[in-house]
Amino acid sequence: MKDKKEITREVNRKKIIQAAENVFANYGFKGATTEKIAKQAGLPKANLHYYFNTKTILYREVLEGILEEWMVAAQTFDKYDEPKIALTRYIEAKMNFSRIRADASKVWANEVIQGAVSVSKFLETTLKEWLENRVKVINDWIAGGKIEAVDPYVLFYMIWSMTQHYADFERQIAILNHGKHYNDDEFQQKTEQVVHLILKSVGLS
Amino acid sequence: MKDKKEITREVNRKKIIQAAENVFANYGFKGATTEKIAKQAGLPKANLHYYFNTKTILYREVLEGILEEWMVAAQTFDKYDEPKIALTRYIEAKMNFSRIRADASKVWANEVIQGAVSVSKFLETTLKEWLENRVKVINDWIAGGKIEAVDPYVLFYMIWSMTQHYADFERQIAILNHGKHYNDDEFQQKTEQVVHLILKSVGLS
DNA sequence: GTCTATACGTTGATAGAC
DNA sequence: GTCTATCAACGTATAGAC
Repeated sequence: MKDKKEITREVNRKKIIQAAENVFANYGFKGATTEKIAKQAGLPKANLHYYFNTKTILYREVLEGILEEWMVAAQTFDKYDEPKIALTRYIEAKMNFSRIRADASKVWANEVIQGAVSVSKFLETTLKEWLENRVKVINDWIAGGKIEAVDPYVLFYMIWSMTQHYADFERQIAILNHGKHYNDDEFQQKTEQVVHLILKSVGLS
Repeated sequence: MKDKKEITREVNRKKIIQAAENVFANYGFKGATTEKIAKQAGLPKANLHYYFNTKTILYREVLEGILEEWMVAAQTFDKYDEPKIALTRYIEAKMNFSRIRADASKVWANEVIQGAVSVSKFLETTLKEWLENRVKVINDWIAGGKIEAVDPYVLFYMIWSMTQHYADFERQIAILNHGKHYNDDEFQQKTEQVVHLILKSVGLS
């Protein structure tokens, strides 16, 4: 049973982390000020430092949350045996993530572009392991004649870059789309196109 | 005829801009300090401010140089009538840009992710115009039965995101590649794969 | 737990001698 | 044009009253 203080604590931490993710996404680590984050979370700056001693710690916690969600989306790939279905569901999950968690994607992109200092451990261990195993799956598909012979790494980078582009470069995309962000219908159509192009590139559909 | 001072001026400006591009790429606009840039350019901070009054002005000039180069690479698309050749050469040019101008690509990515405040004019005018005209070309190819019916915007975003990924996410790619950056041969192979996958996705090759 | 006031380090920018 | 010394502004973090 949680007491009142504990609930307050969790609520405030969550508010701060959400605000932080948005500010980090739009200003980068250095450009994000604890003042901006606190204001957006609706509390004084000193309060933020009460919950998260340093800005760096807060940043790390934001990143950790994103990693967890990333791995959840990644599990979609393993839920189906048929290449066409597995790829389709995975791409859809990634596109959905770009749609509803654009800030998370941007924080991640900023971090990796600037050298991945805070997430290199994750990349070296969890992500590398995940990728190596899925590369084997792709190679099995190829050996079984189920998809065309392609470089599995290039295939995954294709999926990641194409889907994440709709989050990270959403501002550019909006400008090129009469200045308006895609609505749900438009985004659905783009998702179908992305799925179609990738499937086709490996000889499916 | 240029005198000595004028030459010194140009040389120093170029040194500063090159250093600035590298520092902006790796630290973002806010994270980049004029001190770091000056040190990397091999001169005192005060000197940097003599050539570029403010950090913002320096940043703008770095961006402008990148835009110009971006447009040069874009011209490759127009040099060939045959879809297969035009797309191949354009993708190769973009991959080459990612290879030799990774910092430029990263500065651009950082800028767009964080709202494209300093390049919105370029996106709204030059880039939008360029894209609209090439979309027409793609639609002509489709109408002429030369390539599969695809959403031209999704096709261009595919080309941009896939190729730029090899610059912007090079750190992640290196980690996933035994911790080593691609050498020239490897990069060449990846380029061929990227070309192949994109061509195949529109029914070519 | 909350919040105001403040200390302290960092950084963009300039003054002024050479 | 170059460079050392310096300053003002800003931003992280904390002290200490409530």
